[in-house]
Amino acid sequence: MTRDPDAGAAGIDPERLWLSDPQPRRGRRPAYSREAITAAAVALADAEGLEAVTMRRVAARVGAGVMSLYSYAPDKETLLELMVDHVSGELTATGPPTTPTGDWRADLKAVAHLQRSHMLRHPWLPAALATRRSPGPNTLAFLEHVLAILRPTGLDGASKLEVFAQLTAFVSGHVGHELAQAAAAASADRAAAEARYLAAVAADGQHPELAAALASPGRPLAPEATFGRFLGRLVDGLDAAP
Amino acid sequence: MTRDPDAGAAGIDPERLWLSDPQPRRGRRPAYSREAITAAAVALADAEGLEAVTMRRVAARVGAGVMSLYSYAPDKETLLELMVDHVSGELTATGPPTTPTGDWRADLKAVAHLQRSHMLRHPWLPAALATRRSPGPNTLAFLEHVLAILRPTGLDGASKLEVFAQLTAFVSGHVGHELAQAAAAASADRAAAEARYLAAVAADGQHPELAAALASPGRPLAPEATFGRFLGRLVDGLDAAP
DNA sequence: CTCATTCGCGTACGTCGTACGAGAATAGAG
DNA sequence: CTCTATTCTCGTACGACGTACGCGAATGAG
Repeated sequence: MTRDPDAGAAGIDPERLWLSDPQPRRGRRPAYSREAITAAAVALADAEGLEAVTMRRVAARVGAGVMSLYSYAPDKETLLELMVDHVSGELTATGPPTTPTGDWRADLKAVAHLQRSHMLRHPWLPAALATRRSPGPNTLAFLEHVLAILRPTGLDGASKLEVFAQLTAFVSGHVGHELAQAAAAASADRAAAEARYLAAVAADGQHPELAAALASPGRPLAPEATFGRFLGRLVDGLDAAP
Repeated sequence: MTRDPDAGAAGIDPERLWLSDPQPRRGRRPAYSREAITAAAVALADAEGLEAVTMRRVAARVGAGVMSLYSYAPDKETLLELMVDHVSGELTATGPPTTPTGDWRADLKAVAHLQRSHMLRHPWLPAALATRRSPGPNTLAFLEHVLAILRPTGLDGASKLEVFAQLTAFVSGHVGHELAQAAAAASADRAAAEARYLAAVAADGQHPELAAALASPGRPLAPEATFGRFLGRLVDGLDAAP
């Protein structure tokens, strides 16, 4: 029995993952829990980034042996999935603006801003979302809320789901870029090296537009403002005909 | 001399990377080239996905020893950077619509469609772009073209750069999602499992909006159409006041 | 008690990125 | 030519990773 030669096609059965049945009333009692392990992994990712999340380090954090984790999640990819859904609980827990105001554009923008702050709080989320396979219960609860917001649009089901996916992808992309910018600016010499590089390119005569752009920077605007601007353009007119 | 305790803050000096000086006229002649190695890595990624790109497999493909690669790129992350810029050459090589038509919205949309087909041709690009650090020469040539398109907008330099970043992030996010959908649909039982899972959730009574959305799917629309729709909404009105 | 069942996890394997340094190739100096 | 400084190649090795395997401990059912 060899491995599937077509790489990357693996994945987890969402039914087995999320629709659990805690039936075993025999044998040794579990010493840990999926919750605790997931929370430890999230704490690790929050503190040291996604690449710090290794099975060994997560196990150490919960005080378990490494292989014990595999009783709660079949593999690491699944653990990542659990992490994503775990933090997604914050989206509906703190305050699911349970009442769509009727102005769905405003509601949708508010939701996007909520997602943005959520991702800024968990900077590993954009990267983790890129490989996400299926939505867990918390994600579904959040989706439910967004669908309720979209009700007045009269869009069909598939289009509403598409809007949700696009909105998440947009926020994820924006925050990812925002974080990269922030990281580059955090180290002064790094930012200086980048600036020197671009200046050198602009000075080579081959890039007049770049030179012009660098020469008229405009006043620096807060990331939040940029986000709001693009978001507004994306949301307004979302109900236009295909 | 220990490692920087603040993880993830590493990175490559763009000046050393892109502004090379081929000066050594002494010692052994290089047996390979950065170009050849990068091309081999790209071919590997195109054929088997990004996770197949390991130093060992790239080296095997060019017929070199593993450690020889490190004479051409200081580490794997840099090799990824080189790969991204390598394929970005296609964006301006095949046809840099060198003449902005004057209708910058149409031009921008055309550019986005070009990017989309580019990413579909190299499905690993969305993932690789997420960790990209600094633009190489081919990316800069493409940026130059987009800046030329944006000239009529009268936006300031920083805003134009922002538009470029946002547009790329948007396309990347969309294609990433598109590819995930396609992968899920590729295997019939996988798609069926996903559908069964969502149906089960919709039937639990806790998710009325989801149930409604699944009940009125609408006619399935081509990914290209969805892309065009969202793109249109993003591009139109891009010159609105901050 | 006995025993089937379930969980904890030590050990081990294969793969990864890459540090190190010995040996091969080359160009100038004498 | 030889000698030497320089530059490249790459075998070996190390630590860290994900995880398969299987033994021993804990537990509930009979």
